[in-house]
Amino acid sequence: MSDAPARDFIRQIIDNDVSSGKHGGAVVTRFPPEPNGFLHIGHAKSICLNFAVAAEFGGSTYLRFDDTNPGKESEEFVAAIKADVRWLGFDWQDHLTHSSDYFDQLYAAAETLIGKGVAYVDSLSAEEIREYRGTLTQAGKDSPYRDRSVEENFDMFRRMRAGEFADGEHVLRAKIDMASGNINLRDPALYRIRHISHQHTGDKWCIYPMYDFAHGLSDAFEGITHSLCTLEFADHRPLYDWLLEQVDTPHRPQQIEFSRLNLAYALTSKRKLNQLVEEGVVSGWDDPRLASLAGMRRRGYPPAAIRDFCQRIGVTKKENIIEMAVLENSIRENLGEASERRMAVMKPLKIVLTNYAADITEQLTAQNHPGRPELGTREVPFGREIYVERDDFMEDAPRKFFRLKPGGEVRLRYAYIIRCDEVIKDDAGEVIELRCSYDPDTRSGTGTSDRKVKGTIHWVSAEHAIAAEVRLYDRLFKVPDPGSVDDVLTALNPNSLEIVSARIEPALGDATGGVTYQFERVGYFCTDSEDHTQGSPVWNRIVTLRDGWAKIEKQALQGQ
RNA sequence: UGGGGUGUAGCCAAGUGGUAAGGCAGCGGGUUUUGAUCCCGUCAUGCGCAGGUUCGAUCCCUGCCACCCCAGCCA
Repeated sequence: MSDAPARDFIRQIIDNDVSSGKHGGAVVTRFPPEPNGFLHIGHAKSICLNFAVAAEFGGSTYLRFDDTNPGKESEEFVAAIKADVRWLGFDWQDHLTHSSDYFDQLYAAAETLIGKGVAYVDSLSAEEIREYRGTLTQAGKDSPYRDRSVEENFDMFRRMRAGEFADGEHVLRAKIDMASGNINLRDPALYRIRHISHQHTGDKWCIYPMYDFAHGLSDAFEGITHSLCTLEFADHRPLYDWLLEQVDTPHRPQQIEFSRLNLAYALTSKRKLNQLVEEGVVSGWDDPRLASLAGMRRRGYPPAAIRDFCQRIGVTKKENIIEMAVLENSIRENLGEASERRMAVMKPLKIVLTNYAADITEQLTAQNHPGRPELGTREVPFGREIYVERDDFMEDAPRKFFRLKPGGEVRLRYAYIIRCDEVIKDDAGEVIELRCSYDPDTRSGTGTSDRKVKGTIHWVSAEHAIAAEVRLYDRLFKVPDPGSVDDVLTALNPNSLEIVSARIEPALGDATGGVTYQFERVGYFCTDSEDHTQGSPVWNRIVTLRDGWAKIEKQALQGQ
């Protein structure tokens, strides 16, 4: 048989529904964001789940904006969310809707409920309603308005709609059970008065439906078969089902809850994310350090890697905190395959090759991708003066340090073996230059010597390299769960951004947005979508390469 | 003292009566002109705890414990 991956519990439910012919075998899902903020990695899990599941079963997915609370919501967010979903790689085709598309039907459903005597207009104040609701352990009590006649409820509700009352004066409530252990069933509010114009329906309405009322019915109107949401809505399911039953919708979607994604060292709380943006802690919603989709896009995370990540983490009902390493693994795997290699030096240290002619520039051949020869080669200029990484030189190096040290030899990637003859320092004792000699017989590919050295380092030609600003990002927070810290500002990692003046090889001079590169031995990079120009290049580090040396250093430290 | 949900390795996650998949991380080794990649090996006598049923229990039963969510006219 097949060795298909194990199916998560949602797919198992759908398997059964399809084979039993429920919903006529159809599968229709929806992703229902409220347009009041930007999407983040947590939403990506839901988007991937909803779109992938429907696609697997030949169904379709709605992108439905849950815009039932004007004032908190805006078109700006609608546009941003659409761009994010599209970027993630999903296509809702013509299934773009808004809860507000159904305001007429929703209103009619409310009247149906009133007519059946299972909804009433309450005239208690918000505070009174809260008091009447009871507590987690104490039953609530009935509102004195609970037994208004059907006629009076119709009259009141119509006058609410007509704008005869001020905000908060009345509210439409379902008549269920004020003593229920499930607080959502203690006569939940269905409609409230809001004299605010709506981004879509303008001033047509001054009453707006609540989430619980609008959501399930919208699902029913759209023919959603499986309404997938996060765990905190499990308590709402009895209400969801009650509403469909009472309105007697011809179509009955099924709500299924799964656990939301928590990513270690990342923030997925809309409120706190907003705080960082508004207080200027980050540059905006698209700050590359944020786990927002806009931030990850600007950072250079490939959407395919995010999709892969969402698939790897699975779907269950268990609370979880996924380690950043899982995401980084998906990113490196994608980028390692896709990205051409280049050389760039983050923190340049000058080297003069004392036995190399000053007026010569050699063109050396470098592979664009050692693992994919079909990607060809490029020429890299080489001369007497080059830059190497400061970290690739150590004056007092441990034995296992296979890079440059006084008197030591190292291979320059795609070039020659050099030996460090002299270390030049400034008055402060800082190393500012190395004098080295190269071995002409060791040129890559054509070398007549088959001499081997332990280490290979990257470099750029001092004369030809391009100066570039490179932004080295690290995790934004120093604690695994910034979402649970009262003041997120205290959890910030002070080193989440380091800006360096790098030197990059000339082949990178005409790099354009959207193309990722591996800077050999350093990491994966792309140009910044906002600030990069050819005249003054700005690059973002997407993710580092895995660092085996860091591990060795760590072990050495522990061994001491 | 209410209602709902969840407990399988450091982090995820299959398995749900026949003797613990897989991924990430870690550890050990090999290849390597990227200390990357790649390759090989290793990593739960154990499935929240305690009883019970059974030839046999992560799975069934009973009791307990821990953690998460719910008292918006937010979603």
